[in-house]
Amino acid sequence: MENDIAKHIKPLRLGALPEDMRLALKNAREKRGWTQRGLASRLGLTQTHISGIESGKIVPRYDTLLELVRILDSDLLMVPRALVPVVQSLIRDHARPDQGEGDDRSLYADDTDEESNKEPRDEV
Amino acid sequence: MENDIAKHIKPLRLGALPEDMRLALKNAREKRGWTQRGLASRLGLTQTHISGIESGKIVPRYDTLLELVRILDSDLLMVPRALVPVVQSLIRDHARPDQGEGDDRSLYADDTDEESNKEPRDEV
DNA sequence: GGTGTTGATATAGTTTAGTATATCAATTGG
DNA sequence: CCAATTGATATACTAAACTATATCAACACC
Repeated sequence: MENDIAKHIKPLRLGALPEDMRLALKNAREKRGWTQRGLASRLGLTQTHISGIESGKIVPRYDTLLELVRILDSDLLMVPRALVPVVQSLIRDHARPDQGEGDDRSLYADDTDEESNKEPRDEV
Repeated sequence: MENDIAKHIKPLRLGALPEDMRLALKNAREKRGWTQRGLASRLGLTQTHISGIESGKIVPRYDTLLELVRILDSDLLMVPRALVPVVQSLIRDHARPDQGEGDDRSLYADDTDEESNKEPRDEV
């Protein structure tokens, strides 16, 4: 039987962004009425690339993800473990200030900031 | 003269982690009494690599940075812009609960969690 | 039906993260 | 003084992000 199970047993590295984050990115983009092509050109990236990131085919570099996240009006912060739950609560509250204040819902909360930033007149 | 100035004018991408973050990572590592080699072997990385990241020679992938940050008892969170200042304050307060509660100090606060995880007896 | 847009995917190429190994200056400690 | 440790750095290689281009199914909309 050759016992081929897990040939190298190495790729313990994600292989894709966590689904939560991917959805948050996608939602934030769509909420702004941007297409993958539109977002890509704003950042000087390719549609292929954005698609790969959103659909979990690749895991971007830190700088790439940071640009992505920032153009979508968020940021990437390094938070001490002890504070993570609190910060996550803050984020969820910010997203839907109506819902009950639980503690482990879906995370990342797709940024309901209600600002119609249409018009991709940016060009680079 | 050929006008060679800025051949492609392209590399608008960081080229290194923000210094704040690099220092935070380095401090967190040292606070634990770990060497670059120790940390590297815990993560299955190389000392060369860690050195490159800490000294700003390279910008890691998201997954790599996440592992790094996590083994140092922090996490990487996607935070809506509107919440960034609040979260940063929380982080600073957590780091030094004595200092005055200003709003724009040095950021990232090198995780003063006071846990002596010494013992780098890892070898490889 | 036809035209256009959107997101996914294929192929082929470039760039850079990441490996493996080794060396070296600056420490530190016996 | 010598030996060991630490962080940086050099070289050569591999893996994966990222580009450029093009195609295609699904969906709209006229």
